[in-house]
Amino acid sequence: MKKTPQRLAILNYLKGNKTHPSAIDIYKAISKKFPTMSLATVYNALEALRQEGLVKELHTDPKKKRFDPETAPHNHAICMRCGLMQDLKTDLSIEVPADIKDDFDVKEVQVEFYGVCKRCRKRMQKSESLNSTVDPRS
Amino acid sequence: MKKTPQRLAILNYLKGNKTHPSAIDIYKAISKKFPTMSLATVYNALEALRQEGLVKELHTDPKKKRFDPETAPHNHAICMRCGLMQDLKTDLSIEVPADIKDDFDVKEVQVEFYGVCKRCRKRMQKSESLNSTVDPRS
DNA sequence: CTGGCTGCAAATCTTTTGCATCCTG
DNA sequence: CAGGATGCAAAAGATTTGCAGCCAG
Repeated sequence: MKKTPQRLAILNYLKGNKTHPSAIDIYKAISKKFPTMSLATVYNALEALRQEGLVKELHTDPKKKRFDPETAPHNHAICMRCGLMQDLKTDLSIEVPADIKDDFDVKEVQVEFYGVCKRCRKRMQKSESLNSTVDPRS
Repeated sequence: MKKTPQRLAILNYLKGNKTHPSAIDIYKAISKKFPTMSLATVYNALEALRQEGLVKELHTDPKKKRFDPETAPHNHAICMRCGLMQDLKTDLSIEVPADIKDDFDVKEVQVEFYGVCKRCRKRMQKSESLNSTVDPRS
């Protein structure tokens, strides 16, 4: 991967950043100093950095909403390839760490297991083309 | 809360639904049978249903991306009020439940603690207006 | 009559895509 | 020169908002 000025700027902005910004957040912040920076470049660069393992993608966003008729707390298995989200029945009793008990009034704990689902594993064995994303329904 | 046909249709669609649909997904599905249903109504209705505790909102979406320079697995405390996402240092060793070991090849486990942050607790004590959402930076 | 809910449309925000251009090796 | 990266613009998708009309209490 080429270390272009844009990619370095993004890495530099993320370094030590604790705010878990979205692509837009990053774009807004950087375009102040690099007015020529393009939003598409931010998305491209982040994808490149992710493939290099230099940044991590989170799929949790407090502003994003999906809905579930099951209102009791429960956990999920999430396929990193097709996005399938499967409810788990097993009850995991997680203890709230001491270091947040002071700062956070914890109401609920949710555990997510990221991996590859059975179906995608089969698909991957067949095609060996691991790159493309796939729809869980297809 | 009034049980309007639209709200019942949404509840009915969600009942037993394991796909964790987004608002748009719900709208698309229901508007086939209720062509007059409006998207804004779906958003409004879901918010009403949530307040009644009839549906649960999830803030995990495999398609949604936020970025983190910390590439090692780690957990988060998330404020339900302002959306603040705080990294946790404590290492929780979670065991993968037996019932998914067959179906999922688990690569990573992520735990999220949902609650109210210190700052919002103070804000709530002052104003007692618990309804509105707030920006973490304000 | 009043308030809450709906439908519609517009505005806003986010993400993806196509394409021309520009470096760099 | 060839390939990858960028910038720009448009398209597509998701969410919010304003407003008028409707219905039930």
